Amino acid sequence: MHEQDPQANTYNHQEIEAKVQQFWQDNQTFKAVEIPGKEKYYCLSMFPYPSGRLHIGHVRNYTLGDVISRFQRLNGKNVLQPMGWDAFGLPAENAAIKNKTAPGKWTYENIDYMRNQLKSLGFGYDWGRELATCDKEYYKWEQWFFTKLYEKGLVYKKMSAVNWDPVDQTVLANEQVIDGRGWRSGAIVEKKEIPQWFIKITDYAEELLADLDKLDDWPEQVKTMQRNWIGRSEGVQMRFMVEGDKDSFEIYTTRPDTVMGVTYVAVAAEHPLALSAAKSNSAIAEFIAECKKSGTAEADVATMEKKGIATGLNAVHPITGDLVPIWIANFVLMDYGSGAVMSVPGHDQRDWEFATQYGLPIKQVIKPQDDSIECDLTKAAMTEKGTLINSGEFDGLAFEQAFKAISDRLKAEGKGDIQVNYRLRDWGVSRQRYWGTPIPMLNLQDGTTAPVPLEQLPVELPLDVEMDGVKSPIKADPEWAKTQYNGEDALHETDTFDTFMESSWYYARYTCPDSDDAMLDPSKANYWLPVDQYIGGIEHAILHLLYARFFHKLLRDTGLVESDEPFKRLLCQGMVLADTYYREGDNGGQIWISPTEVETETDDKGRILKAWHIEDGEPVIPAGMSKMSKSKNNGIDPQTVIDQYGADTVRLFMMFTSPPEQTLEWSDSGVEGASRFIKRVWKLACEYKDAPATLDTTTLNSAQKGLYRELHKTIAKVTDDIGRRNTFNTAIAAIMELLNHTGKFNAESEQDKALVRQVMVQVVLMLSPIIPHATHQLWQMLGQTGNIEDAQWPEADAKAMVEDEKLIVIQVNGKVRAKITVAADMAEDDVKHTALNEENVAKFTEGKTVRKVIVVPGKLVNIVAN
RNA sequence: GCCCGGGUGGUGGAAUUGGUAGACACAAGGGAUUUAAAAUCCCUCGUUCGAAAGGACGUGCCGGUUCAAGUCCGGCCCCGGGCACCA
Repeated sequence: MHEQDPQANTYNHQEIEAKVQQFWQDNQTFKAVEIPGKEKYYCLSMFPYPSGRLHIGHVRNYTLGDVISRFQRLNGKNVLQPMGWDAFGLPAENAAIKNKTAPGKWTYENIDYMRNQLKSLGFGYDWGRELATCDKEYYKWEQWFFTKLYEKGLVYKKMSAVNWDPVDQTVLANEQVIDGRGWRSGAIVEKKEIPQWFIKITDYAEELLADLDKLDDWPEQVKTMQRNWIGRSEGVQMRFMVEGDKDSFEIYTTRPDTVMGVTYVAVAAEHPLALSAAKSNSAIAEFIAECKKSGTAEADVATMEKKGIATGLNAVHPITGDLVPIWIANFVLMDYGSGAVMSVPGHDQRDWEFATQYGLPIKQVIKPQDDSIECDLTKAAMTEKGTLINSGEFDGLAFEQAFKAISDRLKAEGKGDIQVNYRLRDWGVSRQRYWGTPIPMLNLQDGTTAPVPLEQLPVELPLDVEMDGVKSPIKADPEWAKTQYNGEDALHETDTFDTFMESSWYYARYTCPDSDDAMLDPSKANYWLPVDQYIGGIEHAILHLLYARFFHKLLRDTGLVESDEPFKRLLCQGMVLADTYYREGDNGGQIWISPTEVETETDDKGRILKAWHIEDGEPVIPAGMSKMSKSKNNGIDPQTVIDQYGADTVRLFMMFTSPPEQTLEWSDSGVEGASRFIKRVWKLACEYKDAPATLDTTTLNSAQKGLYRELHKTIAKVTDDIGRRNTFNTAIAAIMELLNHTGKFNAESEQDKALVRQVMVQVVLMLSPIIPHATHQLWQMLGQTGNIEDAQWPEADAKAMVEDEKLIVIQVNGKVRAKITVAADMAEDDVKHTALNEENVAKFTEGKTVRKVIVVPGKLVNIVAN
């Protein structure tokens, strides 16, 4: 490694990368150890689902993490960068069925393959901390934690809807429901209520919302999405009585000021009132059955045609005592709030549409604040807040006053009160699938449930199973569930956890992956946590990141960690998109075809005119660009590019091609340019490796000073771009510019050569987080002491960056008319004067009066003349 | 439908706090070198008028604020992500 290769002047990526990777492994370069007193830096990239092969999105994610890790290490931090596998999940079951193998075997084989791919990309992971969530040593502690939450009263069981395939007699994931039909059977999917376990995330809603304000280094976009998701609102909960009955039902509204405009109420199809009405009315029973024929996804519910049926019952208005009809509506959700809503068609657009459709009365009770707001209730609802009218004693009140007066009145009469509500719902964690963590609960003979005691954990998932595509193997085998509890027969729960459970605490387990007597070792967990930099796809902005934040607070309240939040700084990389194409299957399902197998013909604007399969030439249907995924079969495999150009080129290209937050539409043109750049760096460094090692910066001539200034300006920019802005593309562009200037610098004297050598040393160092293999080798070649991984990041010299001259842009009425170069310290009046005397400027001010001259020091002069 | 983003040359992108639109690359075209090719090096490269100097137009569309707008404000169009069982 340290002696010089006689053929060192040619860049041979295979040889270099293999050698340097071996060096890292032999020297355990990236093994992380707690060092008290040394500033730690925990850099984490979201772990992958082991789908088989890495795709471009993974390469982007892990290169980002590795660049940041290596940069922080050069800046003197004690860096931890681990890697593992989000190994449970649906695709393993599908692959198992397709390939007639077991999900576990398929998963572990994929892990082995993908681990090698990651190693070949040269990521600086501490592989000693690797974990897979399907290892029983891992999920054992998740099961234990769930039983703790159960003991704390944070876990409960309730009936909840799933997608039911009536032909296959199986529960479907939302992804498996396509246009309302089961993806395999083609049968129309129905909603079915089954008992499921829930964790009370709503108990933490307020804290999850409030603590977003502490996350200064999270993207505003993500915090906004989480705030909206939690959806805190202040409103009024009120009770309506059913006419001639002792029955009553609750509704919640954020617009109590409109209560006098209620002309009907609507309940969900699963609401007890609806069910009892159905008993004596077959039309209602039919309507409810019809409502079941839809998926459970919110998008489906929100976009479906709004339908309803009258129950024939009336409700008593809580203030006026008037009777209003009770309707059943398909858009009211049983899972939201109380499953019933008050309807104010005059001031809510959805209620207005429903009322218009079914001929229900529309009543105006709010007058707009001013005339600019249109209010014609024959055309649309008026949803702005305003002044109350037609509201009896409440007439003339504004929103706030009306809110208070009406809620006070309801409270005084015991019919309602102010209430804070959240859109956030409790987390349903039960899945009726095999490849997941078995839920550690027991069904006892007396019909009650109990958590599995710690000494019986883990509840192990059998690995040697056969998948039939319909029933989970642990549900199909009646023996599996049988166990004992307190000397009596009991049955294990056969549902498994939502895989978001595993990904909600893995970041903590990495700090002590071998802990076998506790979920976490607090001394280690509290040294490394919180994660300093978390990196992953924006598609996880809500669910995964919210669940992980929730879990961290649960861990804290169980005494396992001290911090309130798991991730201090967050970088959300944009998705890598690729084209999608499909063909219709026999039963209406879609068969997705990889874009690598499709050829297209486009018009001059790049729109696809025709698309066909390369092999059979038959047409395929283009379905736009979307996130690379297993299910759409549009993942692009980076392996061929890695093989051809090497890891450094792929890493450089990924970082150069776009800023990390931006969506990236994959195309591989440009890889060539990245490769060329590395070769140029290599060549130039080799040329100057024997130049004098020391440089006297006090005796530089003007050309040398120029290059030296360029170097330090580049150091300043690259440091800021990587450390603060995370804009790796512009950092690389700055280094490219420096290299272009260096290449053109005519190095003749020994001092010239010493300068170029020093520039190259710094270029190599600045590039080392991005292209670590080539730079490791060049560092040695340039005769630097120690390994580049342990070097110190360069510091920009402010004195060297001072410029003697400035380029000033001269505008007349905002249009550029000249550019002048002036001494940096020229007085403002002189700059103005020089600007006005410029020939082209004079031409455009001729015959006009100069009204104003705006000077932006060191940059621009704008002359306003007319 | 709701929430969150994005739209700049042939292409990826740059312009960090309202101050030169197109840095840095890719592709393309031309040239040098070569028996030839690859590689390398040099030049051109938003549209348009012009011999040139220089001018006009130009950041999805329409309108506004400003000495000055890719950037701010209002209204649209299109594309992508999320919507609780893909991960």
